[in-house]
Amino acid sequence: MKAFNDLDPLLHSQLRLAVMSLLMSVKSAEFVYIKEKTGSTAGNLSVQLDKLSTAGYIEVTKSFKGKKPLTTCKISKKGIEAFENYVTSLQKYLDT
Amino acid sequence: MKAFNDLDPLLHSQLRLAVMSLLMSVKSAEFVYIKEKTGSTAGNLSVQLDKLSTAGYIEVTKSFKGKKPLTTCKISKKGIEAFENYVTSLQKYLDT
DNA sequence: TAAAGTAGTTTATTTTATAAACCAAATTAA
DNA sequence: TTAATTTGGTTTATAAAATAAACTACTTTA
Repeated sequence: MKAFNDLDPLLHSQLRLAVMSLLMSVKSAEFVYIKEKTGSTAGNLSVQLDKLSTAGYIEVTKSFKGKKPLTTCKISKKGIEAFENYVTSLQKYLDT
Repeated sequence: MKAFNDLDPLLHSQLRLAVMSLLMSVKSAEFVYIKEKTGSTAGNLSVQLDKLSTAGYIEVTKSFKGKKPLTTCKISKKGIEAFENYVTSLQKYLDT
């Protein structure tokens, strides 16, 4: 019988899931790029990136592009595993 | 390019999603059955069923089984559509 | 040099999810 | 028989999350 396994609450958030999905498909991505692709506000994105970073799901690097600040994000091994695990769990909810 | 469509917030909740998933695969289900299958507490389930009912995603019928109260739930046409739409949107997050 | 834009962060507010407490009736145990 | 426990829930309170609004620091443009 189908079991409703717990869904990683860190990934079960629209914006964080979008960010992780995006980062799954690229080597790394800049703050502004992620913001545009996900359609989020900067404030919300900043908070959610922090959470993903604190959880060790992504690595965030702060540097400069010319004179402007540049925040670059990259999914970690732990993040990839968490994402894949989340997908597997969620599939059981979706397959009816 | 992949678009991160908005996910129906009513369905993007672990318990409500489990309930809807369950109701997608049966004609109807009783409160206690849903509670057991989803592993939720009665209080939480009661609240979430109310929300799904208020949204018109499920129909809730209150009656009696012998002398005990019996709450029966059934997914509605609107609920089926919402679920299918949610699944479609979410697939785009998951396929990386 | 003043206004507007960029790239964010921080803080406050609203919304959610969840847990705890409660209720009414039925059942079981002393 | 009456006191405790269980059943099937609902209501209320609390904790956690998401989001928006306000702010910072610096840069570019008019």
